[in-house]
Amino acid sequence: MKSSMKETLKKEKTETVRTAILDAADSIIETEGFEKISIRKVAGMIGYSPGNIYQYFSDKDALINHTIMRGYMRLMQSVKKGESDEDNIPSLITSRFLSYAEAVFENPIYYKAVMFSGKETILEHTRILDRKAILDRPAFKELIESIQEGIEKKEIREEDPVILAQMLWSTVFGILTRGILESKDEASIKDYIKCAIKRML
Amino acid sequence: MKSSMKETLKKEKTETVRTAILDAADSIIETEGFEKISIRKVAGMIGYSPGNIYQYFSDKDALINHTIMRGYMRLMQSVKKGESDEDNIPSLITSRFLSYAEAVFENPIYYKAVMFSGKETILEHTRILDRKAILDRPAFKELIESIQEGIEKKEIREEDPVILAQMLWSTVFGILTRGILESKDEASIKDYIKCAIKRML
Amino acid sequence: MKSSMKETLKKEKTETVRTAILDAADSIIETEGFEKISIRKVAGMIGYSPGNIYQYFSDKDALINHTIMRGYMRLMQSVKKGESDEDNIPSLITSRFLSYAEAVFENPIYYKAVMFSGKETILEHTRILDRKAILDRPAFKELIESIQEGIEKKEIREEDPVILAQMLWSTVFGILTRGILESKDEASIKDYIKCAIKRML
Amino acid sequence: MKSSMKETLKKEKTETVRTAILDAADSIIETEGFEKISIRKVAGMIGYSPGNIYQYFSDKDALINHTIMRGYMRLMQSVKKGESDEDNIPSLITSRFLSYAEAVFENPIYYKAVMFSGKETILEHTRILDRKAILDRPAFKELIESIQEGIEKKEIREEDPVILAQMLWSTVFGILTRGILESKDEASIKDYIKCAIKRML
DNA sequence: CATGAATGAGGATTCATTCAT
DNA sequence: GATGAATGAATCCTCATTCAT
Repeated sequence: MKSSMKETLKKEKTETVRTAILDAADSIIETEGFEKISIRKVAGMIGYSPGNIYQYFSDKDALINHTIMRGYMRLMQSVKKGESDEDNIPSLITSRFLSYAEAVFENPIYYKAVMFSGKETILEHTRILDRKAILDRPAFKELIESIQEGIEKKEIREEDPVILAQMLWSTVFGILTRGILESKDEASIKDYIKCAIKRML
Repeated sequence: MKSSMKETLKKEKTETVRTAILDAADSIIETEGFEKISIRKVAGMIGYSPGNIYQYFSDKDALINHTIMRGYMRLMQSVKKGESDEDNIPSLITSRFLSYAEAVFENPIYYKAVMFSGKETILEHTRILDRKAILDRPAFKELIESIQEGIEKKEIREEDPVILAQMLWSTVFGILTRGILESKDEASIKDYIKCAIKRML
Repeated sequence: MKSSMKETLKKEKTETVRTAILDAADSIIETEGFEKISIRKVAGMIGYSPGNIYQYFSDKDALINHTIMRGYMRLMQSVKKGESDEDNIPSLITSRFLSYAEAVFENPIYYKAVMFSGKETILEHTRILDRKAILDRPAFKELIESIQEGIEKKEIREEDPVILAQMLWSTVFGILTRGILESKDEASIKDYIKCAIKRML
Repeated sequence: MKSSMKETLKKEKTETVRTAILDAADSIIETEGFEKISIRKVAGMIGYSPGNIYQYFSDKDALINHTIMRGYMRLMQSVKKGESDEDNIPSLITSRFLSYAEAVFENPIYYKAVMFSGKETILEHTRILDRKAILDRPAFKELIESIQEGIEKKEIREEDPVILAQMLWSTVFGILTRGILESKDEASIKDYIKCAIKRML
């Protein structure tokens, strides 16, 4: 009993420190950019010695991957919030992508980092054009189902729903990415997205 | 006469070395990735001392920009080859984008490098969502004109031609980028592009 | 108990290394001159890797400033020794400056380094012609008081004591500096100082 | 005849280039500071290649020495202008030193460079405390003669004229040097000099 | 006289990582 | 768990100088 409590406490502390480390990495990313992360800076920021970071992350790479993934998760969570109840399917799909866009504009750096990454660990979560991979992801599954429904209701022009879903994601990805890189404002990007989806459905 | 020949030879030699440097940079980009270019490595590769690189490029940045731009030019040149004479506008546009895609798949790394870059020097050539900027670029102007014509001929649904052009580019950019990142094969990417353009026009 | 001892030991070791670094810097200054200090050389001298120096000094500048200031402190400490009890004020002042001169001749290089430096960090300690700054420095305050007393006792010709103090310091500085630069011997320099002070008071 | 004319022309051109080089060095000194002179920068400034500088100066050191000496000469020449006809010797001496001070404040960087230099080539012209050396220099000889005259006329207190001259120079050197290093304004420095000379004579 | 390429050394700094303590 | 010293390699860049042309 006692020892398990101890263990629990230990784990909690460990988790706290890990979080602190990731937070520090975050703040570096936001102020200095992504490739400027360094173990030393992270350590300094939380008042730890460089060596000690290796107690929590095996590697600089591990640390970076975790940071990116956390950012990705945050992004995904803020997407969910934007549930809406539109009466027709195209509006529903559009509103979901817009809510996604909003989330992206809250964390553009992470979006870039995640979506531009070619690392296998991250690609697992970001593949769009892989038929098998996307069926495991809830957001994609929902989209595909909506499309199916839309096609049945004749609100969407005929198409393989999976492929249409992939094209929509790619298009939105394309617009968002260009928007971020070219420093466009959120409003106009959302207009492009709305328009593109409308024409595509 | 003689001296002018000499000068020419000199210039040629200089150009040869510059090319060698850029080639070395290229090969680093291809094997290790973009941000791993270093003056030392480049110099080492062509058997020069690091300092000497500065005789040919003022800066690491200059070197990188040149490398990227050279890749971009190569890409653009291979696009031109794909001229075609389709009978209707949508087919014409599609065939042009497909020829673009082919060129991209010959130099995927540069496409990524160029299109993911946030550097102002490069953005000048890559902006999609900036109304003013794109009107300076021939490829864009042609596309816009084609769209206009297509709309007049009722082959394309009504839309602001500039915006439609932007959406097309963004979409194709999105598909190509995901295709490259996710290591998809050229054929299937071209299918996505065909399909996406068809639905969008 | 044990751990505090350990800590003490560690700190001592750290201090030892810092000292070694400063000593190395010193020796470079003495053999090659002031501006020839380099992190690499210092590190090489004590058998360390260059990077490790940054564990002890944040900067090349920091290292140099510390080196200079250590020399300055050494100089100042050797001055204090020369306390004397002369019966009249001019003699007292002269004897103090002579003791100062002796100290300078023990560390001429540092005197030059310190007194020729335009760095703000160092100027803080070396300003002569700044009314406010000098009132913070004990040596100056003592001199000014002595002058005041001397004037009251008619042993010194009337003058603003602060200005007279500044002129004395500047004069002595001038003679010492020229003496060092021109490699004159201590004795003759002291003669010049004695004579100059006598005429000035 | 012809060949001698050619030679003359050649020499003139050579001299022009040398001057251009020195001018470039000057401008670097003034904008970036003394130790930032580099052959490359100088060459670039006058549109020559680095290697070509060695046609005109054997060495970087030679170039620097020449630059310094030219600055020194300029300084000395602007001193001469300040001839004045005061009625008593102390005023005459003071006015000469003040005119010297004015010249120094026109070229503080050179004054510093020249007067802080320990190089033998330069010391030849700057020694103050060497009895033999100074008797070769006109400025010093004039001063000594004036002092002699002043002492005879009882306008100056008894002293070995050479030593008094040396003390005056050292004092003025000290005040000027501190003034430059501490960024004091010309007016107040001149006040100090006036005052110091008055008390010393 | 002039060029400009080339070297080789050196400049400061930063970093991931290891390891004894 | 945590420290901080240490390494060794890497980063970009600058420079004086030489030398074939």
